[in-house]
Amino acid sequence: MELDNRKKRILQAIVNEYINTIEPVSSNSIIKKYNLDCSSATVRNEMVELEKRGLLEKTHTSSGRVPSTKGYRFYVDELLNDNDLDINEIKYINSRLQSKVDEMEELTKIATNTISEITHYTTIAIEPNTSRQKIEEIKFVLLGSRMLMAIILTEVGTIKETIIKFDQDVTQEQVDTLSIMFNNKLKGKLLSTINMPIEQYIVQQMNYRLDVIKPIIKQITKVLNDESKLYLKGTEQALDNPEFKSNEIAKKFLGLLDERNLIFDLLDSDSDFNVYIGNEVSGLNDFSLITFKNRVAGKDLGTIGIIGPTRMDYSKVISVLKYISRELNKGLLE
Amino acid sequence: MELDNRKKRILQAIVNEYINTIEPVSSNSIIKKYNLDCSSATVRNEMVELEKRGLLEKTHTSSGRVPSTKGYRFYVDELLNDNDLDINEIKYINSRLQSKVDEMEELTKIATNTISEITHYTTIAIEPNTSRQKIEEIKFVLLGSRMLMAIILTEVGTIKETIIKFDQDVTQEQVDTLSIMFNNKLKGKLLSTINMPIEQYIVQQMNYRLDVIKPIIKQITKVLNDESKLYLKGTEQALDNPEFKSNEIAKKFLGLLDERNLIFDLLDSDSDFNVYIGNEVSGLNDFSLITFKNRVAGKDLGTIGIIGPTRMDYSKVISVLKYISRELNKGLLE
DNA sequence: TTTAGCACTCTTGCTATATGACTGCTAACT
DNA sequence: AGTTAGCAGTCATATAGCAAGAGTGCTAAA
Repeated sequence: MELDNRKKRILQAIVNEYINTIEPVSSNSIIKKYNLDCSSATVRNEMVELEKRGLLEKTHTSSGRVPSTKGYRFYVDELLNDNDLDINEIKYINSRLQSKVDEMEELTKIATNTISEITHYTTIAIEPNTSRQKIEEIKFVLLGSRMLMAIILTEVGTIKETIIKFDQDVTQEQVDTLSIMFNNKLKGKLLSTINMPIEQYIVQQMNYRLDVIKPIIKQITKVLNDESKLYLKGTEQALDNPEFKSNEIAKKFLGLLDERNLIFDLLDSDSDFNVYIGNEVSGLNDFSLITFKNRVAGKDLGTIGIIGPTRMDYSKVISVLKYISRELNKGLLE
Repeated sequence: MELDNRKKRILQAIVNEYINTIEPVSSNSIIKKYNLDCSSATVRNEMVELEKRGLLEKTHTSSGRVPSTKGYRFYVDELLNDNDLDINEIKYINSRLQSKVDEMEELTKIATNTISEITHYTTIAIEPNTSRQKIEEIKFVLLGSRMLMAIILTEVGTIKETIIKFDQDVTQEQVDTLSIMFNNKLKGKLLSTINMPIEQYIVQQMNYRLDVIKPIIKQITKVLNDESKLYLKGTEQALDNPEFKSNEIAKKFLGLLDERNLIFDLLDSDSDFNVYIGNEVSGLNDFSLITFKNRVAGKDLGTIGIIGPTRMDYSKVISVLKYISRELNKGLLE
């Protein structure tokens, strides 16, 4: 979509103003504030034009204008200032990210919390999708006589473990054999490889009892297909945003957070950076989701996403995300 | 507190009525409905008496009565019907509890979900407090050259595991030695025993390098002191309850759920069954919490709690809890 | 192409008023 | 003595009407 310069400035002014005030924006209110150098009548004429193109909407005949989804989209793609951080915010972020941590997970939590604190929106972190990772090794540890712990190490260093229970006693020799079998077959393979065909292979090759193999495969596939762990921060805080004064919308929001599948699908994308605005995605409705790959010193730690109302402060949020993303990837840990 | 029969009936009527309508209860509205066999004037006279004793409150001079915390307490202790389930509810609960499950945890989740569905309140399950359990065995598994997984088995069969990272390589021999050391020292001890003194003991006894022991102890104590895992269901559903029309109260509620410490403290009690009503407990404010020990076939799986507004339907909730608790303990798994 | 001016629309806040739901009290009744 | 009818008084709630104000769209002039 092509817009002349003045239209762009007016659209930008309206989105900014609406984000700050959450009230329909009138032609008069923005001319001085955004130095538009024309009269309110001119702004009004431009507004009808912008409305015709679907970038603005009205709540009633004599009301001011509100950005439409398409309007936000244009704003995010073309008009955004993605360096909208003041010195105090930068200082705060830095101080938080420099906390001493033992594990990467800790750092992810800190980043998530920090984002939620600065933006006042709900922030979600998920681990990388394991099924795309390759298996480095599987270890089996006998616990008592009828329980086995399987520990799966991937090439990127993720560790998954699960407990397997048997109806009958299992010996250490059996476990050793199992270990050799599984590792022979699975080393270097994708985690998603672990499924039923292996069962047959092992039974064939080793003439091993099916009732021992079955629970192992079952449990391992279960763990791998489990939803990734999820860390969520700022639900309560999000309710401070004025759109949640209506209990209806608050419920919708909590429903969205509960409905994990949609969020997982959206977060689990390959691209580094994504903005989903309102009804662009069915199910997201009145909310927007911004995601970025959580990479610390080059290592993929999953994805972090921020959910807020469609009228969220995109400039601020995207600025915060880009800054934090960059800082994390610099490798503060090293 | 002693109350004559009629006062009891009137209090019961008021609590029931208020729970159902969430509106101040007038003298006139209950006489026919609860067959009180007297006039509204008489009921009014009794009401002033009940108010004097602190069991009822008024919202303004000419309003109906609302139960006070003390009123709810009396109701719960003396007037409650704890067998308030209809045949369909019982059928539904049974069908849910008879689901096939591989693990006890699964059953806890099902029970939690079922409670939330039937009562429409938020339900929380926590695992038993591990620090009171005795250690059966500790296993160490070397993962790569600088990582160790410690697996702690307790006498009741709980399994906790944690990953320990080192700055330098660790050999299998070292791990074997560690294993012997830790098991010698800790077998049969309470999990809470694992803390700093052991560090000194091991260094002394085995002349073992402190920089190897330290991270192990640190990580193990961390895992043991970690909040127990928590399973929470029905937050969104809870917001259906009319008191949450006010966004203020909804925020308070979500704040309460976020403030895990209070809930953990209340859930982590020794008694089988507890009812905490509103401001009886500081911090609980406008909400009530009902807890019961989650025992499946005699085995302690932690505690389950239901949180709702003070005017929650105690009869229903307590009936559901008692029934489910009894069914679980019967040992459906066997 | 821009802008001043004006009629028209719609929201918002305020006030006044009527209505109805309670209670508490008094006096009569059983 | 306990119970009840009746009534005055209190308070919340709903409604209507009105005035003010904020915006827009349109027209005509600059």
